[in-house]
Amino acid sequence: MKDVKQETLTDTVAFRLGTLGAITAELFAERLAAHGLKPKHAGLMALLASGAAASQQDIARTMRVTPSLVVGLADHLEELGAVGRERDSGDRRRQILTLTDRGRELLALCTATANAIDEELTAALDEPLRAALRAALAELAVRAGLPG
Amino acid sequence: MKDVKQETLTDTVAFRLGTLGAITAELFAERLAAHGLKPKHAGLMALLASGAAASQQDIARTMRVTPSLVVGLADHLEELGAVGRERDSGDRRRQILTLTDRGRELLALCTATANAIDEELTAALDEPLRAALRAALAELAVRAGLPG
DNA sequence: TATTGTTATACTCTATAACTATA
DNA sequence: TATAGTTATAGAGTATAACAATA
Repeated sequence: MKDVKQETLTDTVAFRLGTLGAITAELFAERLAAHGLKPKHAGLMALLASGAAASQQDIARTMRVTPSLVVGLADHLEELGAVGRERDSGDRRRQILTLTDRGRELLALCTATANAIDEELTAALDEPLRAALRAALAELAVRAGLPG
Repeated sequence: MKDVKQETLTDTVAFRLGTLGAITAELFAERLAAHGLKPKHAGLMALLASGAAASQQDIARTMRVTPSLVVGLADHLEELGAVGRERDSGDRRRQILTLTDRGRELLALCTATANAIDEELTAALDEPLRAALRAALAELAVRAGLPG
């Protein structure tokens, strides 16, 4: 049972990840909009919470976006009072972003939103299959070098 | 073991589908570019092959894009000789798109590309987990009303 | 009037390149 | 010179709105 080639494009993992990912991301974005946030804002806050990145360059690399994009994300989160920006005393070119209490609140909201989507999305799966899906996605994320 | 709330955003199915979907779609796009195609062209051809849609309005609805976007996709595929456009004799407002032999060749190329990505992507998964991932994504696709 | 396909336009997201301040 | 952050600009992808042909 190895090398199971899918005969149709739509049956491949690659195609389904792409389409389901787009639909899910859009749904996530719609629900976050009520809180003035977009998925990338949530991802950035999650990154800060995990301690995996702190300076804007670190964040850009980990999120796989350009540093210039991080500027706008951080600006917005700062306006919301979700993050603080502090110059690194050791290297004054760097800015260290830190999550505020408000940021932790907003991140918890984002996580709750994602959990709600999970439940709706996987309602049709029985528990073993749901657990397998989580495990498989977690392994793919690790292999892709994604944080979390 | 019900209602397993993920404590971190990055551990949710929703967030992982979004990020992995984006990465996979980008990889798919890069490899299709060699053949002058983008993922949406591949999706459109797959739709025609499945017989799930034929007119541009049908295609737009099934692909969840606006009809005006289908115009450009069909234009490009027609230029490549991958699809033919014929006015519906019963309703001359409609245009029925049909896959040509060249279109079937190109679709096979796209499918092979997606299969190759599947193998690379799921190389770290053992066979039962890989099968579970396929089954879970298939079920999610059905629930989301996706074709295939 | 309503619908199909089309065109023109605008919007969103993101990257690239040039700039500044620090190193 | 090289790097961190910023700003200005450009490109890709897509939607919305207005239009022509047909129903």
